[in-house]
Amino acid sequence: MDQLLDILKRNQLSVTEGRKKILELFLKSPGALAHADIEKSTDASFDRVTVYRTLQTFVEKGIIHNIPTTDNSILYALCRDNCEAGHHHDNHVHFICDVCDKTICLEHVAIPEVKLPKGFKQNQTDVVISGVCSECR
Amino acid sequence: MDQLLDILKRNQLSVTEGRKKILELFLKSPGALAHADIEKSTDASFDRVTVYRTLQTFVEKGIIHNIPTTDNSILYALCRDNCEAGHHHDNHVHFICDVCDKTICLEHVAIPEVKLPKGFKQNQTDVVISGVCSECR
DNA sequence: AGCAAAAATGCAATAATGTTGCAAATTTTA
DNA sequence: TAAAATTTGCAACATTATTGCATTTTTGCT
Repeated sequence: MDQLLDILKRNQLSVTEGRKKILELFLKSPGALAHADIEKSTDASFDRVTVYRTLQTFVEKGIIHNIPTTDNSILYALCRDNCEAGHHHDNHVHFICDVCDKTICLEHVAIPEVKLPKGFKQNQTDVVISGVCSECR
Repeated sequence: MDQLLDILKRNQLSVTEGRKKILELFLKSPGALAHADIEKSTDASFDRVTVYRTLQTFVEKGIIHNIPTTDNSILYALCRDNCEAGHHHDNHVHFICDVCDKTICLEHVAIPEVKLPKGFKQNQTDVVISGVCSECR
């Protein structure tokens, strides 16, 4: 069965052209995507607003998560594995290349334990490393 | 001697009302600040543009650094210790409280070592943890 | 398949955020 | 203190994000 349909149905979402196309984009792309990337790639076939709303919906359902960045851009990436809404969306490290500017999910680099001071409750941990990626060095 | 003047002079910056006021704000505040926070706290005594440019200058000089966040906001925090422009700006963990929405620099929580795959060169590492802070629990 | 209800989309308007050029004001340098 | 250099504020503009509502599409049911 189609993977796209599967994901959408599993999350009780109506199956629409926009959602299929955007979800497909995430499945195909290796790294993280910015809103702008998505608009470009979908070739202006959807309204900006639809893209915003679709991304928002996907985040709420836990299909994608957003990645912290140092500039003011929002990056989205697929939640691989068994990622549930409201849970840790992420247990891998993100890498931002200073040269090509791409964000890469380092799927196999686990986030280390961090001990917080007394009184702090830990929910989600994001690790973002910048430097030069293996392509650009 | 005045700490503000000292910092500005050391970085070869003209001493102006705006820079003094904004720098003072950073010295006084325990956590990180967003652009909006600064505009509010300075009581609209400066133009938006001035705030933007001042922050930009401070980042370039390595007086402050920006912190990655999951939403689309940029947070700035003072570089404590001996922080040079173009270097690691940061060796501590940042905490964002889901309740009060404040960002806190956990000065005494060191960033753990992360081993990257072959070919990746590490420059700066940011760790952002969200959850509930000690005030809000 | 066909129909009603529910959900999603597109459009328009609006808000929020960030940038640029340039003249006036302030700060530095000598 | 005067000239040079820097910074500021204003205005205009660009980009990015949000909201309401009518129209279209999708779903669930018979």
